[in-house]
Amino acid sequence: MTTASELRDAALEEFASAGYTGTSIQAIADRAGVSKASVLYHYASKETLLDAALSPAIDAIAQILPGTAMLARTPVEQREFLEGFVDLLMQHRLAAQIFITQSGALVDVPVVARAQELIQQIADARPQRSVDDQVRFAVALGGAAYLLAQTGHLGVDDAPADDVLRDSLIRILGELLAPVVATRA
Amino acid sequence: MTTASELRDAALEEFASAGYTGTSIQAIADRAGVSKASVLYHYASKETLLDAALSPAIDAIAQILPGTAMLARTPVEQREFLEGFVDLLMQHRLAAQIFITQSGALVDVPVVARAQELIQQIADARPQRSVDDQVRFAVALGGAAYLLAQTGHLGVDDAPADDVLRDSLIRILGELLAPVVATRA
DNA sequence: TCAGATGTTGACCGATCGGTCAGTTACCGT
DNA sequence: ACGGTAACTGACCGATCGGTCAACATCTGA
Repeated sequence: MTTASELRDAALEEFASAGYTGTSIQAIADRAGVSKASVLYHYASKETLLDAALSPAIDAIAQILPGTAMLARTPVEQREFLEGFVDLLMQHRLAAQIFITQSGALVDVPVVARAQELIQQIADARPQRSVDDQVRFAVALGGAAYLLAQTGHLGVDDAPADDVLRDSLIRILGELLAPVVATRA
Repeated sequence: MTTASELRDAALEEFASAGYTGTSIQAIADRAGVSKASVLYHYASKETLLDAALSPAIDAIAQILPGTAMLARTPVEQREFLEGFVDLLMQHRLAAQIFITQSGALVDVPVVARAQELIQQIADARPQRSVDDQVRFAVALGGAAYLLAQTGHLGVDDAPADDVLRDSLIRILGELLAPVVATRA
């Protein structure tokens, strides 16, 4: 509604599609229909705007983090966690896309570094760290984020409805991560 | 050895770590220990350099493509294909990272568009296109590329040896994609 | 020995980058 | 009616971008 929020949304879309370094403040201004100077009136810098665009997703990750230990317990709890995690990814698709695809190039940006730490904490909450477990976890995380981010091309161009995709993704990630739980039992 | 190949390698590393738009020709020149003008002597433009850096990986994908139909046949053939595919990803880690993380932002670059078409062909070779199959395939592709690209952070910082990683990845991708084969039988 | 490629470079170009600033407009409580 | 503040903008800044070019070094085959 407000100009500030419109700019935040425009920045999110632009950063996700063209990349942070590939996005100019002018491009964000054009997308939101304001001047470049107006962008820098609402946000002190390009980096501040990135922070504002990603923060909601980071807060959501931080909220889900306490339930992370569930991954190590019963299948029922694992499913509950997975549902929340997939919902989070779907609600913050663009932010997730930015994290997954650009976190390496944006490590020096504080907000991205914080997101990396949170994901690291989720990873560390796993019961044991066998190579197989690491691979399962990384494939699940990267694969899910990639799938949701890239919906629209690379083999998924006839995009299924969100609820269908959600159910399928939860089920398949559940299968993929099941052994991580099973080794505990 | 040659300056041209050193520049190609330097560009590959720089594009992968900082992103194409986030990499300046000067940075590539510095990494290779030559002047910016020398870079543009060997490669007509920044885009030409990207093309040269990615082409070997694209050629490798094109070579593996005829065997793609194996994904739809017996488990043995599927495993053979998976081994080749994982080996390809590991041999062209940086190029794969660039494809997966920046293909969206670089669609207008011909060499990237060609890579997208090839991956699309692999995806289209699957026997049927149920949502589950699409999800399994996208998670496998994106997850594997993500895992290999990000080896070194995000939960896999104590990086396992390449051969161990290879075996684990082949096994787990095999499990993940098994139903895609099973529905055929 | 020397003419001609081949390689390399510093200086330079226009364009665009992120960011600053003075000035203008629009609104809002008194 | 009006003073103040929030919103917005065009013009401008230094820096860096991708790319060009003329000059210079190095090597090679005749």
